[in-house]
Amino acid sequence: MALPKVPRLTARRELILKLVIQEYVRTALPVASEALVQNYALGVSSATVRNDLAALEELGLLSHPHTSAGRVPTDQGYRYFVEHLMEWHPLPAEEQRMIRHQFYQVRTDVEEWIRLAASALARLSRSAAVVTPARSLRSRFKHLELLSVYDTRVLLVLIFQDGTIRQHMLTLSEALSQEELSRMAGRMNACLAGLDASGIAGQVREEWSVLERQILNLIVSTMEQLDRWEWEEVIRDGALETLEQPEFASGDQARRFLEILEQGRFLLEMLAQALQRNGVQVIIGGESQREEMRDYSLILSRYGLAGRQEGVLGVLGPTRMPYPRSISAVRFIARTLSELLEELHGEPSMR
Amino acid sequence: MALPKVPRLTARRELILKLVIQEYVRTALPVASEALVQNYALGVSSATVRNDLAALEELGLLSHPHTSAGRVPTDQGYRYFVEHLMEWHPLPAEEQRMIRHQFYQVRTDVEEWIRLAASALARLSRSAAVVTPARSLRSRFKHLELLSVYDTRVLLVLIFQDGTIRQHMLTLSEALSQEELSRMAGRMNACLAGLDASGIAGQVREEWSVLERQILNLIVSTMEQLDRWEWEEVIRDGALETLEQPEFASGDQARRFLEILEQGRFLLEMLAQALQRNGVQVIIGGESQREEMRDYSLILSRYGLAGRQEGVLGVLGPTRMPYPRSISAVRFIARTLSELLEELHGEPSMR
DNA sequence: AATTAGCACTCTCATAATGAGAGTGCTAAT
DNA sequence: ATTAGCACTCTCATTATGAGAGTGCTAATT
Repeated sequence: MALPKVPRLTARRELILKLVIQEYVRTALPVASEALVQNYALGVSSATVRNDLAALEELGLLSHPHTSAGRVPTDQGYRYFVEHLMEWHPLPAEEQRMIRHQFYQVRTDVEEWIRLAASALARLSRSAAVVTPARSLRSRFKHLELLSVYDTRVLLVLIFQDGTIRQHMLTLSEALSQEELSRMAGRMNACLAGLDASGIAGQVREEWSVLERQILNLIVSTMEQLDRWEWEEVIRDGALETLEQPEFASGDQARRFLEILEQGRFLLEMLAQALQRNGVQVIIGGESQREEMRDYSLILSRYGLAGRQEGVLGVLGPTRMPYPRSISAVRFIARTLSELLEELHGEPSMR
Repeated sequence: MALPKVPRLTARRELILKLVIQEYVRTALPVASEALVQNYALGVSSATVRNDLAALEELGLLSHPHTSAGRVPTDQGYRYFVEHLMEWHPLPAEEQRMIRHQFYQVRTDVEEWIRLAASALARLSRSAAVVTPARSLRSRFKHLELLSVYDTRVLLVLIFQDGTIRQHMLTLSEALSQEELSRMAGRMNACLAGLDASGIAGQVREEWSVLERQILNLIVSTMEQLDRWEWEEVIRDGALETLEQPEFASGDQARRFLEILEQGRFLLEMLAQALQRNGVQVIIGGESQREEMRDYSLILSRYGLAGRQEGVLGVLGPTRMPYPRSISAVRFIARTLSELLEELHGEPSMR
């Protein structure tokens, strides 16, 4: 972001940075110069490595918990790694096959897709996963149903073109038979099919009965709520496993993480933002300028059918996360979900 | 449970037990004899209180973290408190009014009821709340809808008598028009209304087309799944606030608590059990014989219309919880939800 | 100019020692 | 049955201590 641009490093320093990150991500322990020369055939002595480590620290890519500890990557260090050093490995074919098979097994249950996506994403990335349902930017009415429940109680079921379903319980001023309700529903369906919120609002005219106008208003407010993208039903998974990481040894840190994941507004804002962008986005620690995000990273991608039916998914974990793995996982699940939606609507999917 | 029955105590010892519990619940600190005589006009010296404390410990109602610490209630101590000493205060009228008003505001949105119930319960009890939707013991078919999506893709919407809605995406072998689909749905609705799973299974006969039989089978398996009461959508709230309690200072303890709340089978078993019983149940710490529950208590109640539409709700928190408050809260929310359901179906509600 | 050996220096962490304070349990008196 | 008095025990915070880890610097080497 507004950070000083780091110039390209020499090959050896890049290698050392990469190794420090690799080791640190694996062990959660500061990495010492001696440990690097012992574990990897660097061809130079630990003193030389120390000089390089000092230089990398000078550039702001590494830091020092205290004088006599090894090095730890900074946000900028991770950023450099993600931009320049990451080895690209897509998920193993076997793993891809397995996950596609799981989606195939729930192919009729669209609701289940996002749950499965969250679960797979959490397992693949070993971080907490977040998935929103895929919805259209502007919802369009598809169908309504009026079902008599008891006396004056009527269940109104609203179905929209993106598959979203909402239900409301109405209380009528006088009881109507199911036949009358069905006729009313039929009349309304004939007029409203394919309209958006403002289209339906424009329909609220004299020709409708009081009850029908009441229903129209309820539909309009439901659609307006949907179009506000309030993500009522963001699916999360993998929080518990993530809390096993050593960074969450204190209850306080665990709580702060869960706050971001489960109730903060920040995550929702980021999801909304990610909806506007192409490709996989990586936000590392404090880059988001949010104090509470300082120790966490977020990897997001939108998915779906451009303009028609879109959602966002991603993972949240400590900055010390396996970026290559997480990024591949987010990309793969986003593509898989997009393809599933494409099959549903016969349109080219995103990306 | 299988614990030795504790005989009734003298009045002063009951008072002292009650005060120890009160103080301990409030402060989370072991309670000393001196502290009791200072804060409450007991009319006796700390030495006498010490004798009583020792006696209560002898009976297994209190315990001692170490030689020179104050007393802490045991599970049995809390049990005695709940059975004999609890002062009964229903929720303040003002609080009741406010919560009823919140329910009134979402009166048309039945889905929202359980979310609101969980949120209110968590706030009232200051523990984590759990609410299952109210469902009938045996689901009955109400209505289905077949909506053409694209080419051979058809959205099947299933609505059951208890208001449960499920959707499936079908792929036909050849495209059908919406008119044909609607006629098919109409035929099926006419035959299936009010049937249970086995009733519909009995309908799978020659007179239906291949597609129709395929749909019938899907309905049957959906209903069988519902009737297995797998509580796919248990609503939880208040976990984060509960984690602020001092018992969750370490990440490990926080994780253990969340495991019980969010993913363990134990809680679901207890919910299923609570569905069979009347009134509010209180399970304190190790009483459940489950090692992982040793430090937590569970307060549960079923709610709904007996036999017709039932659910379970309750709270989970550390054994050091405000039992009177939590029990009142569970009872009140259960009654409120039951009354709402009663209004919906015109039947006497439970309890 | 880059690399390296050598070494002093700094900081952490585990362990132990210490003493104040909290609270009990017991004894003997009321 | 109650209580004053007091010895006793255990915790907890504080301090001291030393080993170990790892660096950073200097001067020598290639």
